Amino acid sequence: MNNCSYIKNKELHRHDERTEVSAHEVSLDTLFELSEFFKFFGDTTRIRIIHLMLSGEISVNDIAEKLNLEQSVVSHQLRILRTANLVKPRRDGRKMFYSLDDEHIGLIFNTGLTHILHKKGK
Amino acid sequence: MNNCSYIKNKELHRHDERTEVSAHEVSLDTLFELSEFFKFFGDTTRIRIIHLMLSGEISVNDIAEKLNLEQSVVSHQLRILRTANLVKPRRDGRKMFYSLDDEHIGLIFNTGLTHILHKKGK
DNA sequence: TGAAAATATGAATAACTGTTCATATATTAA
DNA sequence: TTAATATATGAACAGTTATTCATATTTTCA
Repeated sequence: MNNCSYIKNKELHRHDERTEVSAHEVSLDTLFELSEFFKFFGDTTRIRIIHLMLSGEISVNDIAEKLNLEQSVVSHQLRILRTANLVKPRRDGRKMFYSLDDEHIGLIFNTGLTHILHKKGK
Repeated sequence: MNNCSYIKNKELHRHDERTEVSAHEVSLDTLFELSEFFKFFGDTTRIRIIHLMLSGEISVNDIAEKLNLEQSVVSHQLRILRTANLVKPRRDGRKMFYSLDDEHIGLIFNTGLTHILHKKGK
């Protein structure tokens, strides 16, 4: 199946139910969206792309070269990140520059990174 | 394929390479582990289980009842979370109680939740 | 010991996901 | 317009994942 299911799922699972037991009153819908959100961070290619963007805007080809990935792989993943509003595009001539769309993205990345490094004992 | 691949992958992808371009000197290995870590949060069932545990220790059957899931679904997911050291088990008679193993888990959950709620404009 | 309760596990399956390859689109420059 | 460059997209495929169902294990209690 193609990558559009990232969006498709979001619609299919949407509903109004709420979790009966919840210390913080988080709706089932919100919990679903939260898991969908974390999915974007749950892939090596996307995490590496996000990591690159922590240093700022970067073009598609530059990502592909620096990460040693095929251009289409990068484009496909950027499409997923763009659709989810995690990154935003800017055109400059025939190049496209992408950057992180939300200040939270870097925060979440670093929170997870802190955990990993802590586990490793560094 | 069975759920053991969560552990299997971790071994297969381990290596010493480092990303050449990196503002924060994060190794390719660490970036891979980071994406594997976020994967645990990228499933509705696991997120709901983690959410329940924010309120403290809980038994397998209580999870299944409160989330309206089959017992084996909960056990399978708990096995994944336990293997990844995200939750820890405690036996009391014939019941097993599970709780979050690391203070970071709640932090990451809430950081993501803040993002989702912010996006929703609440 | 035997039955019941609580949990864990294995195999099978359906659905999802990332990559690959080929090709399309868009922009610039000659 | 044509060629070249940069990026996007679609279809197919292989690998992965969550769930289901059946069964095994562990512990308690009669």
